[in-house]
Amino acid sequence: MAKKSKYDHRSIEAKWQEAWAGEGIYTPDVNKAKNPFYNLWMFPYPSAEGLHAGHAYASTGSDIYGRFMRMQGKDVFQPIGYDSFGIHSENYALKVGENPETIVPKTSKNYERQLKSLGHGYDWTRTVTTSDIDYYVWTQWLFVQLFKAGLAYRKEAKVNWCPSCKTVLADEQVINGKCERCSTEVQKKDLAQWFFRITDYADKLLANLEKIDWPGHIKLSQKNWIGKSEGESIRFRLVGSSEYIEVFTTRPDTLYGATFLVLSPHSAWVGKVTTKENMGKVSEYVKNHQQSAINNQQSKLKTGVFTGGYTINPATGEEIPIWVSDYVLEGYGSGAIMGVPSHDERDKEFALTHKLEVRQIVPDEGLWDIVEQKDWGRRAVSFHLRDWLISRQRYWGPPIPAIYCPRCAKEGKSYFSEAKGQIHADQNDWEHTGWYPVDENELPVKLPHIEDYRPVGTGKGPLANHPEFYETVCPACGSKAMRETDVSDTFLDSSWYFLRYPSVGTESKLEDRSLMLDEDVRSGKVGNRVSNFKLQNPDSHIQLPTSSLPWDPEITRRWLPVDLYFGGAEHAVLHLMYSRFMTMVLHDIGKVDFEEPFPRFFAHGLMIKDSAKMSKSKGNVVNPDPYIEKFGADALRLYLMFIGPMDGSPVFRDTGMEGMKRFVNRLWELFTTKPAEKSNKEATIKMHQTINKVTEDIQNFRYNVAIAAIMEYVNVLKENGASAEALKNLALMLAPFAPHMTEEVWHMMGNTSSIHKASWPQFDPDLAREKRVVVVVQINGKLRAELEVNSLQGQNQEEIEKLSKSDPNIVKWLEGKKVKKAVFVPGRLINFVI
RNA sequence: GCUCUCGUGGCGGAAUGGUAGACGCGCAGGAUUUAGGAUCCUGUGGGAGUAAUCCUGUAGAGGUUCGAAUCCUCUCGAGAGCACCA
Repeated sequence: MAKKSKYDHRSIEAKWQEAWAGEGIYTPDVNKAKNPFYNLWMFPYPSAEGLHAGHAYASTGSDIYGRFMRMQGKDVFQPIGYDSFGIHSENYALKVGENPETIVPKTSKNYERQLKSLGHGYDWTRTVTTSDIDYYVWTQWLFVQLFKAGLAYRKEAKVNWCPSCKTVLADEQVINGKCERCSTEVQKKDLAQWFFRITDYADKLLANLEKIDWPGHIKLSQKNWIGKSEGESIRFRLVGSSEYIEVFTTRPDTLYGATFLVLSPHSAWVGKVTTKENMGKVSEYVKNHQQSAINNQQSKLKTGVFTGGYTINPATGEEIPIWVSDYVLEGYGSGAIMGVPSHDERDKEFALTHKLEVRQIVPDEGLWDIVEQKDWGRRAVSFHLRDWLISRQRYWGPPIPAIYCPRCAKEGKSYFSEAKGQIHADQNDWEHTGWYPVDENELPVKLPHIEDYRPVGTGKGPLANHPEFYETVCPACGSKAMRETDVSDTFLDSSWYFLRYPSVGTESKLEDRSLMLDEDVRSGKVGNRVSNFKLQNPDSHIQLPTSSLPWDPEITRRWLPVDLYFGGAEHAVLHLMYSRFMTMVLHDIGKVDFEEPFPRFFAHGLMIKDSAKMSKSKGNVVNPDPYIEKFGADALRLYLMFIGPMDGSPVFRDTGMEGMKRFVNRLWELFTTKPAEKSNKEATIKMHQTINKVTEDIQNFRYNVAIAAIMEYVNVLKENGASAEALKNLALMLAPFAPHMTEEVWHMMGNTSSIHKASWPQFDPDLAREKRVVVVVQINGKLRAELEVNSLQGQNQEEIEKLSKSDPNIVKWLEGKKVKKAVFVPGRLINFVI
């Protein structure tokens, strides 16, 4: 026989990638699909370095599931896009000194090339790029919806400030006191910022965790981050005043032991309770704690200062001193605590340091009710979760679509003084006076092209230096007004992208409009003025009808929520929490009909290289391109899926890659050998066992085990000969893992349509049954012999006992011993207890 | 400090109460080759033995069970998350 040609992955992979795109086999009919399955992978941000092996690993895991579901008869929609707006993209642009605007198209193009070269089945007709104007117009629209619903508010607060990124950060984006992006130590700064009222949804975010199919550890992270504590809010009357300080406690049962009260240095009460004599040292203490970041370390001594003021413990009626200390957090509870040194370690430390009274008491559960009955306080819950700070003092993001009118502010007017919609109950704590959302008809607020896009570090964004951007007119009174010059958090862009995908391309009006804007910008004539001056130009033909939604309601009903979300665990309390919140809000304001965006989520592990997590900052990234070139995408996919469980931490090694290439070559050899005339019995049994195992394993994301089972099957076929049917089913089972080679052999087998639209092989349990089985014989749980019997005999205890006792080995072991008991597991084992 | 997860050959890992180490990498021996590479075959947890076979073994100690890598308790080690949350 002539020497067979080697598998040429380069030409075959390129050929099919082109064919798939031409046939559109990964593009479902979004309007009519009968069995929709929305298979989503967390979209990447297109860094200039391109995809690394960790991305290839994760995206392949998602792709395999999508291909499997397609072969199960589902109309799979598997989209891809780029999270290209935001600080991560901008930081790179700053590093290389190029405007992010010009970098994003280049980097996303490179990503597209890489993702295609891996053979993923994405619907390339519906991509999303968060920095595109026809996307961020809707991100701005979302802000307006939240504003109108009373869920967006502006407030002066002590916020996390990254001195390197020169912007504020949300609590979730501060990791161990450091910036999530650049690991610089975060400072505290007083700034007026926009917040989303995610705390309103704390209870729902927590309760709904019960309803969703997510890995336990991700749910737990969210639960801990929400951090619900149930307790009581107890009122302590100030001595010589009718005012009360409220204190949150989870231990009202220890109220009798409260011998002092402690305020956070930032508490508004400090000024009110401090006596003249103590004012000096108190203000000095407070001043020293203005600058301190997050809060002070636990190990530090508990510093503090007496205010001179006293309050009354409602239970004992005694006057107790009021202190100030930085171990009390301003942002949690009411920023004040009751000090119970006998039952709280921290209070004890504080009391001992400052020689305060420690009173031994017996906790009394009855106090929970007594507090309420005597009106000392009420039941209360407190959360660790804080409102989501969305302002960023940067350039590369959607300008927050809000307008401040000094004249309205002077007159005490705001959007809510005119609005008919409901106003949030706690509106008192916002500083919304003078503020209006940009009218929906006036969106987008175009991010202008500017040269000085570098962050300035003054607490304002670069747009604040551009009057041509921020000068506008008040939507209410028409007088001169100013736009917000901060942009929004990148996590706002990604909090809704999954809603957009299925509807991409369905609103022609929107597309026309964005083309128009791009034209304007490119010509340099109009720039951002298109949106800025629309107010003065009501005839503008590029208005958006108010009835428009960023998603088509019919299509959304068909495809959402997402059937399977595949992504990394690092977003447990970031993207995954924000997206849940956003979806709940959209549900409550009637824009979508579900509360949970991702009822099923799978968290893949992080790839390890040189005993460290693969990341650009560690400098240990592996670019998949040379591996695809040398071994082929199929071999790389198989390798990545085989190295370990999908939720583990796979270690990238070159040697394993070569082994997988060998397997691919062996497969090709098998597929290109003339099939055996007759099917072999053993091979048929193995085939059905393999179908069963691989099907179950893929469903459970146990791809490494599925591939091992396929390898075993291949070994059996090599030994016993492979029939045409055996090869056909082998190709089908391999198709999700090695889409190119299986497509090639599928066509070689005479098929004219794609293997990826073929049906998954059927498992027949009768044909999978072994004719002979091995029954293990144990003595006191130890393996002493094996009996090979036919499967019928294996079910019969009497027969197995009889056979065991005639086995010379067992005879030896049972000699002179009395069998007390025999445990029989049909078809598996018998255990004699002696 | 608290919470959670995990400890299995030289390596990645199978086995989730029933034959520990599937499958692969690596390694060793052999075949083929002028040689190397590639490919194929055989072996491969440790120990004893020519061998059949036996002993031992899933971080360590104890427990439950006819039977434990798997369940329970403690100890040690690694990782992750939260971190003065009242």
